[in-house]
Amino acid sequence: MVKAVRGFKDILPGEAEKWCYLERLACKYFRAYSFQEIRIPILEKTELFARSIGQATDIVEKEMYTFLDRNKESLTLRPEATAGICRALIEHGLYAKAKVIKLYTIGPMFRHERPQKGRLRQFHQIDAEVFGSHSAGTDAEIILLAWEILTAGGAKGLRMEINSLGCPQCRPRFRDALQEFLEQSKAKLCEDCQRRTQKNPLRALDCKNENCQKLYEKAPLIEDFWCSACREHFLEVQQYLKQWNLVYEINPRLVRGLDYYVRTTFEIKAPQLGAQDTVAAGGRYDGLVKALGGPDIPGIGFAIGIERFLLVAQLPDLTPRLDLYAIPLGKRAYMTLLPVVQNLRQEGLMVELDHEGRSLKALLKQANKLKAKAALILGDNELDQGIVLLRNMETGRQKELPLEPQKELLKRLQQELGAPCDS
RNA sequence: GUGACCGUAGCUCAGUUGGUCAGAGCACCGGGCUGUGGCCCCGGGGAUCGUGGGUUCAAAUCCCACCGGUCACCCCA
Repeated sequence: MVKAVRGFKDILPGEAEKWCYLERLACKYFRAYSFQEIRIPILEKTELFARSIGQATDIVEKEMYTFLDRNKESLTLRPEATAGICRALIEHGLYAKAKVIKLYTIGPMFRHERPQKGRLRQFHQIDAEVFGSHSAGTDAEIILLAWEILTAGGAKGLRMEINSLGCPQCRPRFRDALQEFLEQSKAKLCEDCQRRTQKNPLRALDCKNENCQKLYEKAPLIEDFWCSACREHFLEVQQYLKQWNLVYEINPRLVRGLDYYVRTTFEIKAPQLGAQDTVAAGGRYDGLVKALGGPDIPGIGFAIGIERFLLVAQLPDLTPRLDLYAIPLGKRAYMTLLPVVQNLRQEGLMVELDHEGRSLKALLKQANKLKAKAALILGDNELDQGIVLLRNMETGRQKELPLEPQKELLKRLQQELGAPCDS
């Protein structure tokens, strides 16, 4: 039989409710922070990602779902959301609508990696971006927002790590110094770090090899290279985070896999997740919009991995409770119940109606399994008496309600069943 | 892309040195209770034992390949 593509997973009933819950939770926070939703395509021209994420990154070099369209144009399933949002911002001139634009989107991303815990080929992100602000206050606010969404989802054991990567004024000097350091200790480095020395020296810093980490204790630190503006900015961010009571650690080795990040960068980790422990990450990318052909406006954002969020989230019981199970015994009863059910559903009650003509016993069993609050039983006996039975499924007590007038019946039913669930 | 472990009903798993080994529990459907659920008892449907080769008189069981899963490397959300 045909199975789902490797690394692409179905989100089944029981699981989907959790997704819906977390997405709504995130939307609630975005609203509170005055973000607007944007929905962008999952397919973009390959060039967009090559130019934004960076040609030399792993994502672009070997992880993208890239193919030729029928007209021979190279297209790519988005591996992240920032590039597409920048594109839309520029293409529609959204930056002209206000000095500061705050956007969010939720949806699937695609990267061709070997699947493992917390890592799929189609995965989902809750993504936020702010354009037009250089202020350190914006950095702090974005970090706080990510943290609050995660903690509101009951995520436990989270750690916030922050760092500043410097800017185009100061980072090159650090890069050179680091590269020189790596060259000197080249013989002792692991294979990967030897490779990184040339290609992406910053990445060597978060190598997991113990020997390498030991060596890097003596490596130059970015903080010794920050220009005064970057130093000032980073201190200011921390000042605000403290005022918000956010507990964080400074990780001088924290770097990012995407080229466009500058200055503030952060990761929220949940160590209990194992190898893929970053639940959310983000940072500032001031030169990106310009590099993509837009005006020179700054940006900062983050992404939360929904699958990883779900692994650490503590959710309330989300199993749906049926308000009413309508049980018709015979065609005449069925016909009578149709408009009743229709009406109750229009009022927002969750109502199940049997179309299969199964036995009363079987249907009560079913109602019990679906955790119905009540069952509405109608058979020939009741029809002849002009009544219907409302059975409370918890107590087993039954009430006789007059069938006519229907308006009265509906009113009684709504009284008995209470207000519909909001969800 | 590399490595380790794994792959038997929808789910969780038994299956002894290859020889009634195609099983159990849960779930599902029905009956006991001809119109009253949750407990109990009984019965039923449902599996080309991941796929394809090979060894053998005989393979779920041994060998090879492929596919898939899990975890780790790598990378990252």
